[in-house]
Amino acid sequence: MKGAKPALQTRSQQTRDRLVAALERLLRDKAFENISVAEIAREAGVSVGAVYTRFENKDAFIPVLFELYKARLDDHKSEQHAEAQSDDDESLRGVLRRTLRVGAQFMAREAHLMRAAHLYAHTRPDLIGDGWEAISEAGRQSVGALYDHFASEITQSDRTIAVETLTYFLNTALIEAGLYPDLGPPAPRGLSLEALAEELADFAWGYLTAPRD
Amino acid sequence: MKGAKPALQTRSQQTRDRLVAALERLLRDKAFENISVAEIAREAGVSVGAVYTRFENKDAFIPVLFELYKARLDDHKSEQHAEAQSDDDESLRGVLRRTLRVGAQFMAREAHLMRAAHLYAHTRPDLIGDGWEAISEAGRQSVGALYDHFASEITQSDRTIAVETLTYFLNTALIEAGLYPDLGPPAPRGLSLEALAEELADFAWGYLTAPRD
Amino acid sequence: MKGAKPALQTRSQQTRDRLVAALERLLRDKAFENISVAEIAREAGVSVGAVYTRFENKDAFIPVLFELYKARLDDHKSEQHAEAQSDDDESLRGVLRRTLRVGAQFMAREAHLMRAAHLYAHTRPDLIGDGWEAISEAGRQSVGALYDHFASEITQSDRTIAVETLTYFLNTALIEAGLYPDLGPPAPRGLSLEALAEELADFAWGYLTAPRD
Amino acid sequence: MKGAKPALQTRSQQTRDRLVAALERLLRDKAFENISVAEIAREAGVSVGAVYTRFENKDAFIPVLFELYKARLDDHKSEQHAEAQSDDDESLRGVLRRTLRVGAQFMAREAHLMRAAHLYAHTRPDLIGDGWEAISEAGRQSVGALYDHFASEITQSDRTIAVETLTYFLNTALIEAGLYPDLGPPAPRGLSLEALAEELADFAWGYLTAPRD
DNA sequence: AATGAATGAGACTTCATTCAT
DNA sequence: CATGAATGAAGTCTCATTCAT
Repeated sequence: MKGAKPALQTRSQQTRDRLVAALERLLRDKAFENISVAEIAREAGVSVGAVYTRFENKDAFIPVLFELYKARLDDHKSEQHAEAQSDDDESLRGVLRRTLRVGAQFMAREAHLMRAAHLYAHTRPDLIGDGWEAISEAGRQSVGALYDHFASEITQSDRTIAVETLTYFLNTALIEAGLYPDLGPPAPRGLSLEALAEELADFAWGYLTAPRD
Repeated sequence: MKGAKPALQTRSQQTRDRLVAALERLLRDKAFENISVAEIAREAGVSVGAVYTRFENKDAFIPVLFELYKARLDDHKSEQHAEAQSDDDESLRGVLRRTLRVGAQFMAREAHLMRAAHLYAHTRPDLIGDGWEAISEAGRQSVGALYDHFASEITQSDRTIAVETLTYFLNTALIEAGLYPDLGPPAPRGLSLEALAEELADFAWGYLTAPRD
Repeated sequence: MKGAKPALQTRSQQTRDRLVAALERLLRDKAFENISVAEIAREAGVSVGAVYTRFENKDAFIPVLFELYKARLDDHKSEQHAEAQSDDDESLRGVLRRTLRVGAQFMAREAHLMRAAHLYAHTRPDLIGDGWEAISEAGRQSVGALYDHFASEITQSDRTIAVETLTYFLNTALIEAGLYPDLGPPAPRGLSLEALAEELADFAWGYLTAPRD
Repeated sequence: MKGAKPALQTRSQQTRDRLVAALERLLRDKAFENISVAEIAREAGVSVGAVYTRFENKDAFIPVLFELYKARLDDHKSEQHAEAQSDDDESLRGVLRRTLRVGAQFMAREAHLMRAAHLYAHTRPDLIGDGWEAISEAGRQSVGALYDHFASEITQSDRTIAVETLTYFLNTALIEAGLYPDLGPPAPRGLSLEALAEELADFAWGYLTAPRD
């Protein structure tokens, strides 16, 4: 965790938590660049100086946000698991639909964090390190498992390509619609995010099961 | 074109063009917010004041960038048309593949403009006006025509939903991979942008032609 | 007239007149410092460059405004003369009242010019030259004549002091109330400018005719 | 006090005092609009940023100047009181003379503050609030008391009008001569400010005691 | 002469960061 | 450690003036 300073005392840890919570609150309203350090401090109810005893500089918040994002993602996975009736008697199409549906819910809830995580993963990869890669790899694993579980049903025979493409699809399909809800095109007209999610699930299903020649 | 001032003289048109060209050049390296007005002026070889003779303020560049983006998009469509062998003897799958392939090329070339257009369409819709909506609508039209042309082949029977979803998909499928080339996940590993494009075409094809019960 | 360039052609004279008229119009709304050269040009319907062929720089407008003010003052004097029934059969008190009453009317009408003339007479005496002095001297002459005409009635025996003080009084008594109508204290409450003028006339009358010991 | 920020530390109070003192010094030489924030900071020996730690923006200095002016005015009143031999055995004429004399001294000393206070009371009433009104009201009270104390001597029978007019007169009579010392007409020639003050006192005295018919 | 685009100094303001208390 | 005042670089924008057409 670059730039974040170790918290040796309980009080420090409290300050740190307050700051992160404050920042997360502010992120729902505006982008990180438009939030000043003073603003974060005020929202957290601490002084500006206190920020710099916990964080080397403003950029040091970014990895923390990323961690937070990852934590929420883990919570999300448990949730997804919970919704699954039983891993075995579910169809491929059902799993895909559930995956995208729950993904849509996650986005609606954590859009502010995803926005930040996405943006900085792209623009400041130095700050994120390989955290992004770890998330991706986990995704690949899951998708690989899915592929293997439904291998008999799947017509797409190159496993590597299928896994890679499907992972990409599941990770990105809803970004535009989810991250900027009610904000203009290319958001689909007349479809709720959930409805869109279900349709997109069929994209993946069609891809995996289309008859090949 | 909000905030852009009329250019009555040849010279002023030149200055304007230089400024826009300079900005476009700079956008390949960094985001609009991180480019100062002085920087644009320097790159264009004019004074800071000259910027404000042509543009009401810094924000007034944004609609212009959007126009530029639209113009490039039009060029792109001609190109796509040119690549089509003959509209009639092409399969649905072929059309989808070509569409995504050419889209990928476009993105690779105009990523800097798309980045800006996307970002500000989301964060400053007031500056873009309904330009975005126009682009989307044109997309819907094309997709609608495609649907009708291949109606017999398509199993997805709700035309409205199909068109809406497919439009969304075509507009966004490549954004992550295309806008931030070589920048971290969720970019697929081991697949070129073009290869990814071809695979994603099969997502759309699978969706449209999957056997229904 | 410092800084004003000679107008050799009819067209130039026209341009000049338009500029001055435009400036006078703008002065009713805001102070000279807050009016840009471009604004004057626009209001006059000429180009910025044209301003600089008629005026050496922005400051060169000030003497012209002053001239305009003097011209209006002359008009005012004729008016005052016209209102006098007949110079001879009027009482001292009547003359003073009329003087202040007409002065108040003048101010209500030409406040914008007086504001400018006053301000720059104070802050930029270099630009006004001795124009102010000329106005004052004319005032002294009139007041001197008044003193002589009503000498028998006047108890204030030092003519020099009386003339100097009365001139000062007549020139300044209404400035605060007149130049910034309806703008806060020290404007008197409940008295119209005209009513105040009449009362102040009695200040002068009392001064001149008070019984001395 | 609009725009002024609370000073929680001794140091910040010091900075604030330095800034105000610096501004007051600069005001003796030029008008507020012609003094830049950087100039104030330099004169005060602090950084530009420090100005904005104490004041929301440049305009926020104006109410402070006004407060300063009011404070000086209070000092002045004590002074006036001190100069009074004994409130009872003084004549009306004597009180008026003393009032104007001490007023003239005050102006000579605090002209720079009065200039600013006057100017902004007129042009930016929003910044001054009702501070000006308070000053005026205090003036009315004093003048009212004066009227009542010398009621038997005064021939001007409408108390309201007399008080209102006299207040206006006392507040403005010396402004022109006092605020812009040695600056051009309409300043009286050959009379010192103090001499002028004494004469003007007789204007008021004549007004109040002139025989009525 | 007129036009209006170009110039560039300078104004106000913000804000990440440092540091005395 | 916490506080919040101080720092100063950098950003956006204005505007009197110049100058090519």
